Amino acid sequence: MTGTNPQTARSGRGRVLTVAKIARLAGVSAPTVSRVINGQTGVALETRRRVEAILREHGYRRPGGSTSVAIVELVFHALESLWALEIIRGVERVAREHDLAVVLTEMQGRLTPGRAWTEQVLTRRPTGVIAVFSELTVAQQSQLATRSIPLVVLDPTGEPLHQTPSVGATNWNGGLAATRHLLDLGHRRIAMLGGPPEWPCCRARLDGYRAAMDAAGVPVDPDLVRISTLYVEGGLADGRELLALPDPPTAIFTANDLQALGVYEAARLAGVGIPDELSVVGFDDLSFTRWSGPPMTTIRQPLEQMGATATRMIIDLAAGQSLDQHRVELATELVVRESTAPPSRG
Amino acid sequence: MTGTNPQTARSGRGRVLTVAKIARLAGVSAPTVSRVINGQTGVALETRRRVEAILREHGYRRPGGSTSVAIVELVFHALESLWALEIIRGVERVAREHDLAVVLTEMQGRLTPGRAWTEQVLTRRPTGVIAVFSELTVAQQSQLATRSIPLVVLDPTGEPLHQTPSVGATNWNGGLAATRHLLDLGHRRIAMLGGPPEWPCCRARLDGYRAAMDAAGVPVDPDLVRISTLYVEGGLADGRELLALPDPPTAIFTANDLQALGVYEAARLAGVGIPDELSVVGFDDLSFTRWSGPPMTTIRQPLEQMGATATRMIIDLAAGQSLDQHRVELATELVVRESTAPPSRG
DNA sequence: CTGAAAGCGCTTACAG
DNA sequence: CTGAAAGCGCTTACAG
Repeated sequence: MTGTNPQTARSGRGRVLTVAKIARLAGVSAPTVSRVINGQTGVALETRRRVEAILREHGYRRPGGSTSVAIVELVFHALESLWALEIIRGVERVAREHDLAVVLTEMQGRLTPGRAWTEQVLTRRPTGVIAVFSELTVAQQSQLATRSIPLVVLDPTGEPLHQTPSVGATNWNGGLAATRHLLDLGHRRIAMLGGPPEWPCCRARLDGYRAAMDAAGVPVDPDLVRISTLYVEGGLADGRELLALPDPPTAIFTANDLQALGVYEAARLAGVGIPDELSVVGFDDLSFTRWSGPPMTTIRQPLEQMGATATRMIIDLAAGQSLDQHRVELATELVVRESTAPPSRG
Repeated sequence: MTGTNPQTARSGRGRVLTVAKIARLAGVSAPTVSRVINGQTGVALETRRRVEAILREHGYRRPGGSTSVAIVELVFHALESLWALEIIRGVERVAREHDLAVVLTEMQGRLTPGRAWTEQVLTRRPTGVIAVFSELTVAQQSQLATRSIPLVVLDPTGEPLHQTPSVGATNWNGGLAATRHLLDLGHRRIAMLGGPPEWPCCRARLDGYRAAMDAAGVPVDPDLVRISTLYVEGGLADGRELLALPDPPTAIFTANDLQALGVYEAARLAGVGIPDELSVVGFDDLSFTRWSGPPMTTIRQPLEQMGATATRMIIDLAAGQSLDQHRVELATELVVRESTAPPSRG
């Protein structure tokens, strides 16, 4: 009577992990371990810490749990543009190849998921969590860690977290390439429409712009560097102000394609022709850029592959493998279309 | 010592379902039920049948398993445009309000999910399934029905199925409104760029166009009605051919916004100005239409609400309620922007 | 093919 | 805060 219950938690090697064994390892009783696993109160902080460490170390999982329903959680701050859809596609593709179900959540613009989300995720016991353009609280991170649910962040918004594995694009290189392209065309009054610089991806694009300008020996006019929102409206508003300057820019590099579309509209309203009187470079290469009037020069971000990469990292981590690198940056690429040309004046 | 194990399977009402109870109901012992549940051999066919019937009837679920994970399955033929994203948002919003997890699957362009999908869905035992722009086989439908998993189709592609609840928009009205708008502006040579007419939503838009033309007493020139693909490339190719006709149209109504974007590009390449020389009306009102050059007149389809409605139908059906109506069509609306104007000639 | 008995893993009052 | 004891749900040899 071996009593091997198929619902029983197993570690990677097939060694059966039970609450009793964890208890023995931690030097406590089974009920105490049970309480820790279920997040109940009435356990001394010190004891809880010790038990959690052992749980994590041995990769304990509840019996049954995710055995039949293997899930990867995908959390977005917002589902607003094709940017999100490309990432979803990449995640879904790799997940499907590994028989993982993708559970999608939107946080309605907030950058940190709420308590309700955390509770539900802990109930669902996913194989892993991918957080896009967001940040988990330290408490949320440790709750996942306790249950050995790996977390990967795509385009992290917080302080570059060295512990949390993350995926992004070579944003700095992208900013550099976009600006150098404009410089090579002969532009000198090049404006940068940035996103909120507290977000590393936006900051890196801005820094790439500055680096290219410095390298070319072109001083950056502070009036031409503006922080805007990452939406069409932001590009429209700030684009109008830039074009209304006494000495307006001959080129504008924006932090994303939506902003660039806003600049298009600002130029249209101001009667400024693209690319004859104004060059515009976007960032992302969302599909509509190919069909905008005129087709947009932009920095391609491999969003689908970023989603796919994040998912593969989750799968590797869940299998107990260590990652080659905790921070993966996929290459950006300059895509030259018809919104950039040599300056007509200056 | 109630021994209420959180891993215990529960029916909807909270009544605890155990192997022992199923055994009592089936008039067999618990080990026999256990063997049936785990698909082991050594159970008489007759007994197995009886036990399976009881299990299904009472909705027995393995402990732990998917019990606590309430899921709604969302299947797309493809995740390609903002069209999909809007629907996802609507589904996700209502699902979140009801503590349901949204599991997203893409079928890479196929209109019927494969065997692997079916197996996984049956394993996940979702609260319901929403199929977008697709069709389930009769076998798949009955597999869901057997497990009382409700199915709702959004924009069905097959024969209008009277048994399967579905959600759509008032496509015929939309086609009528778009065409009437162009007629009211004075256009007579109005082209229609349709999608594949075997898809009811496309067929209805085309029929709405014809109805408006007939009502206005304007004969439809067969050369001006073309069936195209629902992508930018389709609108570009067919738009170019329309504009190359000896007697080209003064207005084009397209089956969706992507096609209309293709027509924009065709006009740009042909040096035809919008709206001065050509009026264009799209369909969907995806967000980029507001920012296309010029901003697009289009028929708004409430995609977010369609997703939300489908999800509410699933929730009602899963709760055992009957639906008010099995086919819901949400209203479309003409949004007039700057791509339409009176014809310059004719 | 079937069930009574044994036993495993987990959790829950309860005592200290 | 902690653990010994009780007990639930499930499964597995074993007997018939």
